[in-house]
Amino acid sequence: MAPATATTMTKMMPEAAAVAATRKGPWTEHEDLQLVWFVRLFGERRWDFLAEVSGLNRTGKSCRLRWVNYLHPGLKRGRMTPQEERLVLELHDKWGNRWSRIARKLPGRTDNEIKNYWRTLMRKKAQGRSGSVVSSPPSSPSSASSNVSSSIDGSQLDLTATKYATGSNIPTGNSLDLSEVKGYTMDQIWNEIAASESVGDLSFEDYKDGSACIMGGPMASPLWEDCESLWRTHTEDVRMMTSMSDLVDSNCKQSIDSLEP
DNA sequence: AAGAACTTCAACCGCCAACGT
DNA sequence: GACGTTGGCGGTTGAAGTTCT
Repeated sequence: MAPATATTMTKMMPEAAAVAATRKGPWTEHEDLQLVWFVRLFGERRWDFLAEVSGLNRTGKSCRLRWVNYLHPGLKRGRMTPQEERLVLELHDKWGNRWSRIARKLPGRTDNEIKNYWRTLMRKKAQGRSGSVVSSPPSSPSSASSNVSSSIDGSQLDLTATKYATGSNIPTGNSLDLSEVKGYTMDQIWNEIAASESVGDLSFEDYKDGSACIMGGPMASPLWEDCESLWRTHTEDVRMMTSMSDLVDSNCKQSIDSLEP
């Protein structure tokens, strides 16, 4: 169900919306935009509330995960650098599967990303392909012929990393494709949001580059301070914010429309 | 060209700790 | 102290993309 529909449902028949099945599966670019808007407004906390008022029909957990693993402006995209790979190995040696702890030592990388990397590495190891991604290249070129192998060979790594770095996502991941299919990237989405910014004093660029919202820390937004008291009157707040979600919804639509080729 | 095999990674689930009431 | 809620964490799954045959 599209978020707009969910929003409308919440307004028209709250009971039905309440019992409607929570949406699962891949996020649409529209949902992404909507989530970004609401995180922008309220900061990275109270995810259940945020999920409710945004009309996304997602769980708070799902919203948080999407934000942390994909939408957060501080995230790096693309393959890990050899330095990062080495660090992951070192830290895993030290701490074991404490992915979030390891992730804190790699700015811009998520625990999920590191976990996936490690899992891939271990699978390759189990198959006897490469003892260590960092210490030795794949034993058999044919077995690692994929351009996304774990080899530290610079040219192979650059092939994907540079594409991500330039904002031209390669179509590999599920959600990455959602924007790729449509012909625009998350960078473009962020730019569009910045361009259409009309709420609050904080520049969206400030937020995007992390100066207004440090990764892993609370959002130091003046707007948040203003809204702090609102959290305590949850029910009324939901009612008020639900109407706001309509406004955001139309803003999101405009952003998407302006991105259409 | 087509299908199989492989790889990547987003997203879900369950558990648990922290916090508030 | 008991209980409920929220959010964080680690494990796992499956869809989609890529490469191989």
